[in-house]
Parts: sequence; C-alpha cells; structure tokens
Amino acid sequence: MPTMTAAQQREQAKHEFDAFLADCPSRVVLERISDKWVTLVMASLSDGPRRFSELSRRLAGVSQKMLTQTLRTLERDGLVSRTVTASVPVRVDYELTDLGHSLQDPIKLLKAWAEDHVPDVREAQERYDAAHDAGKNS
Amino acid sequence: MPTMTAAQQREQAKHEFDAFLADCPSRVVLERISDKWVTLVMASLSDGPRRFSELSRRLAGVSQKMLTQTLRTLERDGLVSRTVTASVPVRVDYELTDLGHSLQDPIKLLKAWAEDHVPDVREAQERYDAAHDAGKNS
DNA sequence: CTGGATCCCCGTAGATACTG
DNA sequence: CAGTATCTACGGGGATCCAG
Repeated sequence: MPTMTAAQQREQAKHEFDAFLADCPSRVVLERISDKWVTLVMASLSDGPRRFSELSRRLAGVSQKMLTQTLRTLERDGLVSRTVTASVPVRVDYELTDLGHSLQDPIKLLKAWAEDHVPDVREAQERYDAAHDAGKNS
Repeated sequence: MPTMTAAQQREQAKHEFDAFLADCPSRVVLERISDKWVTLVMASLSDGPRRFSELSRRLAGVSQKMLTQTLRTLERDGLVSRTVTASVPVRVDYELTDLGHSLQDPIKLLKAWAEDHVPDVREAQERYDAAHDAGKNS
C-alpha cells in the first residue's frame, strides 16, 4: 500500500461503496447517521457550540447516558469536537467539526421534511388505522 | 393556562412544530424517518417497486421481522404502498407513494454523504482510537 | 414456494443513583 | 456540571410455524 497516496486511496474508495451491502463501510456509516439521537444532536449543534447541559435541556427526553454515548460516537467519527474548560464547575462544549458541518445540509433537509409533512403523515395514519380497525371489528 | 397573551401564543405556535420538543409531532416524525432500516428501505425503493423477497435480498442483514415491521410502519405513515397480487405463490409489491417520493431527496443526500465520507470517518476513528488507546496503556 | 406472524433470547436503550 | 455505574425493560434478531 505504499504506492498510493491517501488522496488517491480516498478517491478510489469513493466509488467502491454501495450502502446496500451488509458489511460495506458506507452502510455502517449510513446506519450510524440514520439514528434519531444523532439527527437531533447534530441539529442542535447547527447554530454553534453547546454545553452538555444545554443539549440535555434542549433535547427533552434524552437520557444523559444516550446523550453522552451519542456525543462520544460523534466525536470518534470526527463529526463533533469536545472541548473541556478546566474551571469550577467544569465546562464542556461540543461543536461541529468541518466534517460535521458537511452533514448539516442532509440533516436539515430531513428535519425540514419532518416538520413540513406532519399533517400528511398524521392523515395517512388515521386512514390506515381506520381501515385496519374496521377490519378487526368483524 | 387560559390567560395567554397574543405574543405568548405566537411564541408557542412558533415552536409547535419544533422538532426538539419531546412530545412534538414533528419530532415523532423525525425520529421515525431517522431510522437505519427506514433509510435503507426507502433508498431501496427509490428506483421503482420491489417485492418483499427482493428487498430482503438487497438489504442483506435485515431480518424478515424488521423488514415487515418497517414496511408496515412506512405504509401506515403513507410513505409506501403495499400491493398484494393473489397468485400462487402470493406476490407482494411495495412502492413509494407521492409522499414517499418527497422524502427521497433528503434520504439520497444522506446516503450520498455516507458513501462520500467513509474515508473521513474512518480516519477520524483511527485517530480517536489511537489517542484513546494510548491513554489506556498506562 | 412466498410473505409474514409468533416465540424466545439477548443486547441495548432508559431511568435512577452516585462520583470527580 | 458532566459524566459513570447499575439495574430493569423493551426492542431487535433468529428460528420456527402458519396461511395462501
């Protein structure tokens, strides 16, 4: 592998990944970012750095455990940077990296779609439930 | 809570579809579409109808249970239509609805991002692990 | 045979309590 | 304040069984 620069390797790798194959790296990455907490955390960090407690408050319903875990994974994947300020009390800020910012557009689109189509989904659910409940009461 | 100023009402309405609030409908929808199987199934259906067995084969690694469950939810949410052809053996086709198609762009963007940034993520993981393992070997 | 439901096991999310 | 530790419970995965 010495006769190939990192850039060349990356360029080649780009075209070899099909997210549908089970053990394909791109699928692993896709599964990682297709996670509800990942989506929400990334969206929460879209407008600047946030402290742990801020995220915890903003993402009502997330447990500290899952928030910590999600942030660790995002940090490991290079999407989020973690900055510890050694004061009393300790202050920890999380911020999107450049790589993290590059994921913002897809996530924002997803979030926008969700907020846009709530009525459609609800209506579909009601129709489905109505048709299904009717079948049950026979 | 009956006494609410117009300003307060406007402020609340603004956040009515804010995906960060725990019990907000848009958050529920966002959580639903931020699911690895949802993403993969929706992507698999992007280029036309697919039979159950086709999906099962294409999405290597998915259990029949999760595939069925995911498809049911997507059908209930109005993103996918289910067509049963009463032949022998039975043939069941799944196809994107108009609503489902409207979700294609966000999902394709997500998938493209994953396939594009595999090298970046891998590199970040290696750096993180290296830095972290170093701390462990003390 | 295809599509799917059901049962059981295990991993992981989630709530709580505790610590640097 | 920002986590870790522990326990429980729910949900995913595989095997098996069922209907058409």
